[in-house]
Amino acid sequence: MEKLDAQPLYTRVKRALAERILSGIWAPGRLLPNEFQLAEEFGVSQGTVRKALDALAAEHLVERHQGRGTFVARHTSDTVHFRFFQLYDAGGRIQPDSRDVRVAVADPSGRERAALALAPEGRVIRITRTRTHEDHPIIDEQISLSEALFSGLLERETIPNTLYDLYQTDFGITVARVEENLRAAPASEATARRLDCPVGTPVLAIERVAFDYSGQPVEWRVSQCLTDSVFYHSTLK
Amino acid sequence: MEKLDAQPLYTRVKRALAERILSGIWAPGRLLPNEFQLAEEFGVSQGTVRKALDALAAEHLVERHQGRGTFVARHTSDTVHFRFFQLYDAGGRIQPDSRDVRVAVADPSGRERAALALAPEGRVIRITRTRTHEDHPIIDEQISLSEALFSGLLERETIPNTLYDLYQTDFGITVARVEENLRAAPASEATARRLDCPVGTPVLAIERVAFDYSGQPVEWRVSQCLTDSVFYHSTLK
DNA sequence: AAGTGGTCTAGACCACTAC
DNA sequence: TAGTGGTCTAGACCACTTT
Repeated sequence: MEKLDAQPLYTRVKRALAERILSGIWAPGRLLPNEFQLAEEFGVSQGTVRKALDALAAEHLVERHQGRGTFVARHTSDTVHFRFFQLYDAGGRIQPDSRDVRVAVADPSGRERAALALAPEGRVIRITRTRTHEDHPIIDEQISLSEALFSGLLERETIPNTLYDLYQTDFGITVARVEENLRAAPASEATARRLDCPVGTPVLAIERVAFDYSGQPVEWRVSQCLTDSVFYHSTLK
Repeated sequence: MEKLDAQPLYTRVKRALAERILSGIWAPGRLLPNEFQLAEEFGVSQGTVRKALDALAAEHLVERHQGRGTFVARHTSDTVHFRFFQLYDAGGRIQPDSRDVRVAVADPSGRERAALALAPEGRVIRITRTRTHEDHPIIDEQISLSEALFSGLLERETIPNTLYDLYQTDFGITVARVEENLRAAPASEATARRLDCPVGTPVLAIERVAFDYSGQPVEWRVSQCLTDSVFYHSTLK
């Protein structure tokens, strides 16, 4: 390892490993060399490699399994749902279905341009769908993606319920963090039609921006939710 | 250290230290013995003590400062506000003021009894107040506390804006975790009166239960928020 | 039985804070 | 200058998984 970086050794090892993962040299699911092999490669002790790997595991970049090894983290619909989906009913996290899915390309609105940090000539892919829980419509959802990052999405015949594993598998984009802003708002005419409720009904408006590991915004999503039978849950520690 | 507990050494050290802090033997703000002194006391190595202290720091039970030492964590209005308050405006986290504060003792409702896990004969202290931001009422707040835990609160002349540092300082109760459930709802007649808005206006209803380190619920709070100029922010990683 | 990550030790040196 | 936590090493042994 080169020195004089004024940062701890394990930080430099961590960054070197993160680079291999984020660049795709090590693909999701891949087994990493063991701690001693990495220690030898970087010219540090095994304890230093361990600290770097533990930090990467805390950021969900790798998964460690005693007796098996350390693997590049792979997004599955379950793990993503558990990390990033916060709507519950009395029985726990809900798994809504989708209907009336539409996909289209459009020139971005000002908010889309800002949220996705689009280039001046960039266009967006918009996915709109109504999500149902126990056959009742509860979420009116609009998702905006940069066309530059997700070209090819339009040609798909079907859009799965959970998108983030698709982003990783088909587009090489791994969501690392989401920021959500919540407000109460009256249902618009369009939302009321899709949710089969009166115009003006209070809905929970969730604005979400999803970021990849480099901090670049990759998805903007607005969900209008009826909260008669579900609620948004948050734990603060 | 006694053995045969089938748990790692550092876990046992951590629990022993946590017990001293939670029981009050080591009060908030107190300087702990250094790592080598603790290692000698427990008959383990310094590295094991370090791992225990790092885990306690991650749970906000202690604070570590290079060159100064390790201290029992002390709640201040700032740290608590930063950890547990999620309402923002365009400029960042807001710090609402309070008005029309009322404190009273009452027999608990069924929901209060359930949320606070009250004993059959237990009563509650209710604090109601209207919270303002830039002189506009934005939150209609009701807080319920077990009278058994907070006796003496009624005699106070004033109730501060941030309560959790008061809980720790005056009642020995440290909030470790809060769980919040959010819904959109129409403003009730009472809420509309206090927030100076029409009945039925969509408000963000935040139901919060706060827990201490042992997992016991210590506070139940319902906030009805107008979200014209503020929003609830959540980051998921 | 072989290989992996998890725990634990003993000791060295560095970076920061206080006196 | 003394004392603290932070980093790093080298090595031992344990617990778990796979073959």
